Amino acid sequence: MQVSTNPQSENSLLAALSNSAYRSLLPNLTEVSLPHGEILYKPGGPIDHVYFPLNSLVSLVTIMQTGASVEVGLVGSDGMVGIAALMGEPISLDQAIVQIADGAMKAKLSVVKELFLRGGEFQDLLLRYTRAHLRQVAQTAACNATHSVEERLARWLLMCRERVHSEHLALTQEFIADMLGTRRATVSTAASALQTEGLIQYHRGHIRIVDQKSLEEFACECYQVVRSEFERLLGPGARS
Amino acid sequence: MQVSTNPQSENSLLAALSNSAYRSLLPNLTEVSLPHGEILYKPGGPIDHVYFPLNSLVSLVTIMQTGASVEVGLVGSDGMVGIAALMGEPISLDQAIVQIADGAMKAKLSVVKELFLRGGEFQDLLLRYTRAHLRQVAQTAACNATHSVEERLARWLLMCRERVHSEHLALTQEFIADMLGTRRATVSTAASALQTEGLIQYHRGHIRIVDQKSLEEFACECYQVVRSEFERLLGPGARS
DNA sequence: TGTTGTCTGTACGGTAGCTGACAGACCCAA
DNA sequence: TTGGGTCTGTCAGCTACCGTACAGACAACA
Repeated sequence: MQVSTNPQSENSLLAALSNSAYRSLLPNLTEVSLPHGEILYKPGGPIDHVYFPLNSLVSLVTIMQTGASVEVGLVGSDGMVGIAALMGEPISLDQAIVQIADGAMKAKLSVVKELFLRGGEFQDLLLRYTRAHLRQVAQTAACNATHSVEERLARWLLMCRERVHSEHLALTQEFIADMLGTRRATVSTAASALQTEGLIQYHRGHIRIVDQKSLEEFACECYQVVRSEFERLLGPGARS
Repeated sequence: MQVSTNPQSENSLLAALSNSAYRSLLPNLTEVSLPHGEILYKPGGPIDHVYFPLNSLVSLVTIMQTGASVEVGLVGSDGMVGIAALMGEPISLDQAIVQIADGAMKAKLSVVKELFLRGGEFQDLLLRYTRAHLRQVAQTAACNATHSVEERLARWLLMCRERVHSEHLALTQEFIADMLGTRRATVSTAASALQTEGLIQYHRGHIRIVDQKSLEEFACECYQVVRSEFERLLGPGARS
């Protein structure tokens, strides 16, 4: 059982650290503001810093040769952007783009990597997060192969909501289409259907989830699967 | 530069270990034979052992509520089955099923985990493999969202070929359909198209790749992307 | 107040893949 | 040789989504 953690941080990973681990990391953290659309890593570009989002939301996007793009990861206050750089070369194959603007704690990769390689509590925490992230990506792969755009949209909105702690999301259909790997026109009809059902309301780049529960029922199972995996690995009482 | 490795092992990870690391692992390894269709981990079941395939091939499959199944990972002589168990609870959400029968080196999870937690060379190697695996899963997610079944079939056959070191693959269309998350009838037409183009030959559960190069050109980019990521992270000269 | 850019609704033909089903071809065992 | 099980080809109707396009609605700014 973890006793002295840091409930003061809005980022779950930072909050889960013991006071001593948090103190050793704190001097290396800078609070920054992430504006919508900012590219943190380019495909093939270097990873110099990692980010612990507060109420911001960052998408990891794979960009295909044709220019098509598909989201393969979603990082909010529950995680860290740049986890892959701890496991090999500090180069990102995905694009990391800020989806919803807000603050984040930024740290030099070298510092975090050194702390990680020391083992112990911090390593255990980041490995657990890696595994939860891996489940999210795997579930996305399966979801993309079998579920409809409507289901996937519902799921995706729920994931965003959970990570930014707000029913209000500033997102255009164009952007969402890029994340789901589909056409804007398809998102338009899917979103319209959800609105007609009374699950969401939206208007020119602003979406509001009005019936969370029904939206969960409408969405595919993938939302709950990923959610419970995060809870199992990183929730209260999870740490060894 | 790594000097004293073990070219004698047919598994890349084991072969990449230094002699001393290999020696400390060896007494804990048992060579086993993996028959086609054997389930190594059930969804939600425990992970007690890990496996280093020799020329066998193991698929990690996510099974949906509807019963539909989709492959989210493919492990052959280039990797280890059970990597997720090093990063949290020893429970698998995916099914691990033997796709192509052959040998594998089997080890108790507890032994491998202890060695992993010691840090150093072994940890570095497995973290690099984790990252390469993560790339494979992410690329699969993007691929499933955007590429046609024909392209994905070509890609998948190439990945199998590479991992078992043989142009001959014992696979039925039914099985392939489960891996791609599509219908058997769809696989039938796709495979038929590839055969007509002279890229493959098949007959009742036996597929032979007859024109590797053209098949690579036909397949989507995802094959090369994953391939070069494995090489970058685990190929010769990659280790720090 | 008007202009411009952004966001959204919707329409069209076209196609890949689903759903379900059946029949033929092959293999193995009796 | 024969029968049953497995693997594959194919068909017909259907749906989701693509690809592309255009127009209307709104917001911001001059």
